[in-house]
Formats: sequence, structure tokens, C-alpha cells
Amino acid sequence: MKYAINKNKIIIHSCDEFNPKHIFECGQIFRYQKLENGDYQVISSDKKAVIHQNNTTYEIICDLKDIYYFINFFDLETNYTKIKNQLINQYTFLDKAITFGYGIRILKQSVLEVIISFIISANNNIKRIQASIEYICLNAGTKNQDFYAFPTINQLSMLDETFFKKAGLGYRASQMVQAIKQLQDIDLQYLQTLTTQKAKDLLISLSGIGPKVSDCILLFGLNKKDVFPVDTWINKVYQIHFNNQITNRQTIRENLISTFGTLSGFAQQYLFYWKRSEK
DNA sequence: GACCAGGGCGGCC
DNA sequence: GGCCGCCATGGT
Repeated sequence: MKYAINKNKIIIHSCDEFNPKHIFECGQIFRYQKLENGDYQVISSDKKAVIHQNNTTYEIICDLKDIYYFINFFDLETNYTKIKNQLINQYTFLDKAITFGYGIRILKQSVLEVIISFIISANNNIKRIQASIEYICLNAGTKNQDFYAFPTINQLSMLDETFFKKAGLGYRASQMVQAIKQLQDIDLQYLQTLTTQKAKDLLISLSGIGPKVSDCILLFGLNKKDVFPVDTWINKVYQIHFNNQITNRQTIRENLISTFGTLSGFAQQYLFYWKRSEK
């Protein structure tokens, strides 16, 4: 996608493949906020950006030193028009979902942040997930100007089950403590080098991470697109548009991946955002 | 007051 | 291996 850099701003002209509402509200990230003036603010790891609309362009505004972090974060080098065309041409029933969420981009987030966030997401709703994550950042993250960074693994390792219960994790609190303990022995850089299946096997061995949460981590944190997180919403989509006889989530996942291949992750996000918007 | 939310886990077969 | 009940919490 075409973009320009002007000091501490990234300027985006093609609004048909960049829409902050779609990008942030499609369920892939939790630390974002719509400000009173209509701008969106997002925090990733220890960095913050504000997205401002200026007539027919969007501006990503951040610290000068973070410009290239956010170019990568927003996946600006990827041509989403091409991806959307491939999806619509092959699977015409995706038309409505892609028209609805035309400006989605899959963010390249911090792996640690995605792991912790999606352990919290299990059998939970987005509002509560956001509140829990904010509590954790506010009480365990480093303050940086006017916001709190996501805690490092060392900061997380200092927290106990009582803390996470106060954060609203409920029965996931003990899982979280255990997962953090396990994570201290895992090189997240090494995780990036693994194949999708090898990385999935490793992730699923962690406490609180199963088939669905591991797919989210692979998609949002490890840039793997040959995965298809099947949650309750994708389950509904599958019953209605594919096959209402099949209910086993593992089977649904395999069928969807064999259908969409390396475009699975993209198809999943358009379908999830579209279906969830109907409520 | 049951049902649901970006499910995972342990027990049972 | 697959199936099933349970699990905190807050909102409809």
C-alpha cells in the first residue's frame, strides 16, 4: 500500500484498505481507544500511536523513533486489495463480509502481549478482556509518558494468582501464573523461526492455551496466515454458510483451512468481524 | 435466572 | 483418540 513519511507521521492515501475502526474493532487487539475527537489511540508493547483522519487521508502519529515499528505493525507493505480480490474471486459468499470490513489489516503485534491477552480471552467477552488487560498494564507495566506499557516477562513473573483474580481473570488466574512460569523458559525469538505446526505444538503445551487460542497467537503474533481460529462466532458462520451437520471445532478448522489455504487468517478476520457486528 | 462471551481442562470411555 | 461437565465474572 502507498504511504509517505513526514517526520513523526505516516500518511496513508488509500482509505479502501486502511480503516482504523475496522482494524481495531475487528477483535485482533484490545489496547485501543476511540478518543473524543474521533481519533483512535493504540498501544502496542511500550509504544503508542494515534490515528487521525485528515480529509481523504489517514495519519499515523507516533514518536519519531517508532515510525518503522508502526510501519511494520500496520503491515503497510502488504497489498490488501490484492488479497481481497483473490478472496472474493474464489469465494463469492465472502463479498458481504469483505465489503463490511474493507479496511481491515492484520496487525503484527508483540508475541508476549498476544499470548497473555488471548489466554484471558478464553470463554470471555471483549469488554471484560480489555478491562483485565488494562488492569494488568496499569498495575504492572512501566509508565511511559501518559500511558502504561504492556508488562515485560520479568514484570509478569512477579505477579501471583491473587493479583490476576483482582484483574478479573477468575478461574484463568492460576492458568496465567503457570503459563508465565512456562514462558520464562521459552525463547520467543526462536518461536518466530518455527513452522506453523511446530509453533502451535509448543504454544498448546502452555497452560491456558488450546487449539483456538494458539491459532490467535499464530495469526496475530507470529504472522502465520495458514490458521483459522474457530470461536463461537466462526462456529455460527460455519453452521449457516457451510455445513450445519458438522459441530466438531477441530473438523471445522481443518475444513476451513483446506478451503482457504494461506489466505485462511484473512478470511477468518473478515468473517469474524462481519458476523459479530450483527449483534 | 438462564444464557452467553474470541475455550481449556480433567475425567471418563 | 473423542465426548462432556465444569469453570469466574459481568452483561442481557
